[in-house]
Amino acid sequence: MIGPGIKRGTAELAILSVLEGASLHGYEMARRIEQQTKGALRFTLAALYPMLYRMEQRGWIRGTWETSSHGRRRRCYRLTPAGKKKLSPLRQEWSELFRALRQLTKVADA
Amino acid sequence: MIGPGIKRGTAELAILSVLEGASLHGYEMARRIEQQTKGALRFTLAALYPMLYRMEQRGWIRGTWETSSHGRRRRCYRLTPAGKKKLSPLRQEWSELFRALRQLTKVADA
DNA sequence: TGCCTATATATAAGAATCCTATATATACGA
DNA sequence: TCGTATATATAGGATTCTTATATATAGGCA
Repeated sequence: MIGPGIKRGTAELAILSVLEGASLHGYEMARRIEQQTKGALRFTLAALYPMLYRMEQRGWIRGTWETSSHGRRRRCYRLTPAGKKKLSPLRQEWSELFRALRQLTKVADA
Repeated sequence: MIGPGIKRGTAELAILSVLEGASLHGYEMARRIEQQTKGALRFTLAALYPMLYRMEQRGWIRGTWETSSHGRRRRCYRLTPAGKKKLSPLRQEWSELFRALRQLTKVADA
C-alpha cells in the first residue's frame, strides 16, 4: 500500500472522484477507493470523516442524513455545483504534478 | 504552479533525484527543481533546509561545508549508499500512486 | 443467550511537511 | 550606497495524515 507521506492530498481528489458517479456515505467511499485502486490507495475512516466535514464547509459536497433499509442512519454526500467545478482544475493540477515529477526523476508511467 | 496541498511529500523525491546526478547545495537544488520542471514544482528555501536536515539524520544524504570560488560558505550534499537504495522503491511508490489515481479518476497522462 | 464481525459515525492526540515571515551575511553592479 | 543575487537558518502556523478510542446496531453462530 502507498505510504502516508506520499498520498498526502489525494483524499480530496479521491472523494470528489467517487462522488462524481454516485451519492455515497463515508464508509462506502472508503470501500470504493480501496477496491477501485486494488488496495493501493486506502484511507482510514478517521481520516475520511474530518475531510468530509471540511469539504462540506468549503461547499464542495453536501451531506444529508438518510436511513438504510436496515434502519441504520448514515450521512450521504453528493457533489455540489461548486464541487463539480472544482474537480476539473484539481485533476489538471495532479496531471501537472505527474509531469513535473517525470521530468525531474524517472517515475515510471505504470 | 502546483499548490502546497498537492505537492506534499514530493520534496523528498525531488531532492534525492537532483542529487542523483550531482552533489549540490540547497540553494542550487531549489533552482534546479524549478528549472527542470519548468516552474511547475517550486520549493521555498524555508521548506528545503529543514527537509535536508531530516534527510541527513535519516542517513540518505550527507552534507559537507565547502567554500565557493567567491569565498562563500555553503553546505554541499551528496547521496549516501542508503539514499541511493531509497530512490528506487520511492519512485515505484509514486508510480503506484499515479496508477491508483488514474484508476480512480480521470487524471490525464500529460 | 452471548460473542464476533460488519456496518456506521465521531473525536482526541500526535507526527510530518508545507507555508509566510524574519534574520543574518557577502558579492557585484548601477 | 543601494538593490539584487547568493546562501543558510529559524519561528510560528496550517493542513492532513496517523493510531487509538468511543458509540451504536444488525446478523450469524455456538
